[in-house]
Amino acid sequence: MIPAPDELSPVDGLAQLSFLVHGTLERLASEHGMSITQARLLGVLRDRTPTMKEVGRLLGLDKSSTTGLVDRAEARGLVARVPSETDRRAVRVHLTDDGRSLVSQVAGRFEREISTVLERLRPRDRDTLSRLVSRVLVAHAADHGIDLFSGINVD
Amino acid sequence: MIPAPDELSPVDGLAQLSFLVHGTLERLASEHGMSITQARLLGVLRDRTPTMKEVGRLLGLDKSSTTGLVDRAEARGLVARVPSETDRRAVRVHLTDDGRSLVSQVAGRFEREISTVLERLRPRDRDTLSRLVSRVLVAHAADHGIDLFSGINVD
DNA sequence: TATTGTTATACTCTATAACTATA
DNA sequence: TATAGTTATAGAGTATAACAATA
Repeated sequence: MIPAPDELSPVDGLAQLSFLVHGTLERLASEHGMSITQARLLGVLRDRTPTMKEVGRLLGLDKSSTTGLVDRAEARGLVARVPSETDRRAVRVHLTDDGRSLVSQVAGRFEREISTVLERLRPRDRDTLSRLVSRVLVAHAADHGIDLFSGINVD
Repeated sequence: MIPAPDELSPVDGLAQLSFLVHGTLERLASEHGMSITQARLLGVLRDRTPTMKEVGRLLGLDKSSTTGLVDRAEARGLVARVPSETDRRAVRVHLTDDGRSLVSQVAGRFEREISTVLERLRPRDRDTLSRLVSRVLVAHAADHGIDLFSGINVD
C-alpha cells in the first residue's frame, strides 16, 4: 500500500489554496445574492469612478459584457451611471449607498473568514507565509508590468 | 505623501495569489476551448469513473447542471457515458482518449506555469512556502472533514 | 475616422421544477 | 416511495458583430 503523502506538491498546494480562497469569496457573494463578478465590480468601485471602458479593463471584460454587468447591478440599485463631464460619449460608474454598504459587508466577512483560516498557523509562520506570498506576487507583477496595489496594468 | 506599502496584508496577498492561480487555469483552459468547469470535469475523471450524481458532488453542481456539462463534453468527444453494470438507472462517465490527452496537456502547462512563478523564490523559501501552504490546507481540511487528497467530503 | 457605449445574438454555466425509468 | 438522470425553463455571464452618438 502506498503511504499517504503528508504534504502536497507546491503547485497542487497553491491550486487547492486558490480554490479555497476563491470558493470562500464565491460563497460569501452568493449569500448576498451576488456572483463573484458582481462582487468584483463593487470592489473596484470602492475607490474609483471609472468609465465603462475602464471597468471592462479592470475586470478583464469586453465592453458588451460590461454593459450587461452594470445593467444588472444598476437594476438592483447597487451602482449608478452618471454622464461624464468631459466626454459626452462616456459614462462614469459609481457605487450607490446601498452598493457601498453591501461591498463593505462582504469584504469584512471575507477578511474575517480568511483570517480564521490563517489563524491555524502560529503567528511566526503566518508572518513568514505572508511575506513569501507578497514576494511571489511582487516578482510576478514586476515581470508583467502590473501595479500590484491597483491591479492596473502600467505597460 | 503616503509611502507605498512594500507588502500586502496577509488576506490581500492570499486573495491576489488566488486570483493569479485561478486566472492562469482559466487562461490555459480557454486556450484549449474549455471553461474552468470543463477542465475540472476532465480533471476529476483522470482517476475515477463516477456516476452523474458523483460528478455533481465532486464539482458542487446540481444534477441538472451536471447533465448539461457532460452533454457538452460528450458532444466534443472528450467524455463518454456508459451504463452502470449494477444500477440500470445510473451511468458512469469516463474520459475518452481525446479527453485524457487534452487534460494531460492542460495539466502539464499549468504545472509549468505555476512552477515558473514559484521559481522567483529561492529554493529554500519555496520549500517554506509550500510547507506552510500545506499546513494551512491540512488544518482547514481537518476542520471541515474533507480528505485533502481526494477532495471528497468524508463526513 | 476613431472611440464610447449599447443592442442583437449566441453559447456556457447554473438552478428549480417536472418528468421517466428503475430500485 | 425513493433515487438516478433528463428535460424544460429561466437568468447570469461571456463574446462577436453591427450600430449610434460623439470626438
